This record gives sequence, structure tokens and C-alpha cells, in this order.
Amino acid sequence: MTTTSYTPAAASDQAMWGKVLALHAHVERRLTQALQRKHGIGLSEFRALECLVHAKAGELRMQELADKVGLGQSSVTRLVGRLFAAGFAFRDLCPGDKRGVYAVITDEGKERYADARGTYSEVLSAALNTAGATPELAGTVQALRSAH
Amino acid sequence: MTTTSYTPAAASDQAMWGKVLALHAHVERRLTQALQRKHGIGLSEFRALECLVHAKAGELRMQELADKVGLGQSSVTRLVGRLFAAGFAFRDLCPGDKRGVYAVITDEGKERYADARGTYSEVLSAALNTAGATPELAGTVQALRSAH
DNA sequence: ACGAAGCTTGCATGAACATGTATCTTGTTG
DNA sequence: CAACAAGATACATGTTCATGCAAGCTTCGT
Repeated sequence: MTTTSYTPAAASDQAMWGKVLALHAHVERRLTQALQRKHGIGLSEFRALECLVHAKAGELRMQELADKVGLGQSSVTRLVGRLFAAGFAFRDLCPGDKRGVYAVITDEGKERYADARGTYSEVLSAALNTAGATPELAGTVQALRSAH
Repeated sequence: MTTTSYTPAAASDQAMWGKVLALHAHVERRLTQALQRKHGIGLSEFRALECLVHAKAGELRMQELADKVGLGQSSVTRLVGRLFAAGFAFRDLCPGDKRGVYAVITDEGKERYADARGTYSEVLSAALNTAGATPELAGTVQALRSAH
């Protein structure tokens, strides 16, 4: 009838997604502020460093990094540019394919990540706790945590 | 228990939040593209219209709107400016408090919202389904839907 | 009670920044 | 050479932070 014939869970999906959005906004805002204030880096930078630290040899192709941090390809070009400007990473040519570029983390980048990691973890759990303490989001947080 | 010195659930919180981020990025991207392509409005505009439609008299104070859509105060000033430029809303002075401003939805705004509402609902459910079909996110989506 | 000083609140504006889309450059491959 | 792939760049948008301004509120001296 409507565009698709019949979408049974659409209404509850919408209510559910509204809570996810509220939770996401709440948590991400706190993480952003804490990382910026205590360590001088943004959330995308932190997550990129995290990916690089855990990657083999501390390096990733640009497109791989884009997928892992959930950004577009061009955003990652500039993100790595920022990491380079801050001394946390550099670009390296891919030996086999001269089109390819590796983003490589530096020792300084590893240190900054190690510094910020604790903050991230603490603030994340704290933000989830405060969100879970509100009646509106309690069920959502609990469901996510139970599911692991 | 120990919120500060020792956070037992921190590690799993981090893993869990990574999945929420992936899900959020996936779904929001699809919603953004669908609304922009089919109805020529952004996600924030759609959500603002939704808040206004459901608000008493179709009007909200700027700060109320900011809270509901999860944006900062200045972002909402500009968001309502865009809605005004598109003919979907206008500003009205608050009678009691001359500092206050109401954002009021227009008939045209209500129509555009009614048009886009179906798209939003369908794309949301579809995006949740595709995400839930991946082994990585299946558990997360299921947990959220069960919790409703 | 009056009223002015000082703080707070609600919104607007300008500059900086991050992101997405489209396009361009360069390199690879058939 | 044609077709395609990986990144870089140009441009337009949207978001935030810091700031500014105007209106309400509070307090205190007279």
C-alpha cells in the first residue's frame, strides 16, 4: 500500500532508534570533551590511533582505516594529515602498489594513545552509567550491556 | 560499585560501544542519503520537523528543540534559520519572556514532514535489518529490538 | 518601596573545523 | 590505450566554540 507493502516493526524501531540517538549524543559528547580537554586530541584522532596501535606493524592502508573509523575516504586523508601535523603518524608508500599509502603510527602517537586510553575507558563507562541512571535510557543501556 | 579507581566493566563497555558506533554510522548514513535524495532535507531538519509536529501548537522554544534533537544551542539557531529559509518554520516571540523565541512549524513544513516520514521509517528498519544480518552486529541489533 | 549594579539566561553571530560529494591525478592492469 | 583503482583536492555543508547582546532576576543601599 504504502511504498513497501507492510513494515511491522517500523514504529518500535523508530522509538528504539530515538533512544540510541540520545545515548550516542550523550556519550560521544562527553568523550569528545574529555579527550580534548585532558589530552588535546579529538575523538576521530583517538580512534584512528587505536586502530593503528592494534594493527600489524602499526600501519594501515588509508581505505582500511576509513572503514574502521567509520569515515569516508577523503575525511581520512585529512585525519591522517592532522595526525602527521601533530607528530602522531606519517605516510609511507606501499612498496608493491605505488598508489597505495600506509598510515603509520609513531612512537609519540603510541604514547599519546596510551595516555588517553584510560580517560576514554573511564569516561565511556561513566557516561553509560549516567545515561543508564535516567529512566528513559536505562533499558537501552542495560540491553546493550547484557548483550555484551 | 567502584566508579573511579577500578572499573570492572570498562573493557566490555568499550567493545560494546564500538558496535554501537558502527551501527550508528551505518544507519545514520543511510537515513541521511535517503532523506536528502528523496525529499531534499537533512536529517537534523527532519528531526526538528518531527519534534515541532508533535509539540503543542507546533511550536517549541529554541532550547527545548536543542535538547530534543541533541544539538547545541547555536546549531539550533542555524537549523531553524534553514527551516525558515525553506519555508518550513518561522520564529515567533515568546509573549511572557522577551528573550525567548519560539520555532513554529508551517503548513508547508508539516507537509514535507508527512512526505518524508514514510521514507525515514522504511529506511531505518531496512538499515537495521542489513546491520542485523552481519555477524558482527546481529547481537547488538537484536538486543536493542528486544529491549524496545 | 525604589532602583541601580551585577549576575544569569536565551538567542544570534563570526571564525574555525570536520565531514561528505564530486572531481582530479597518478598508477595499475588487461 | 582503455578501464579501473587509490588517494588527494575543491567545494559546499553543518557543527561547534567563543563571544556579544538584550532581557530577566537578585540583592542591597537608600
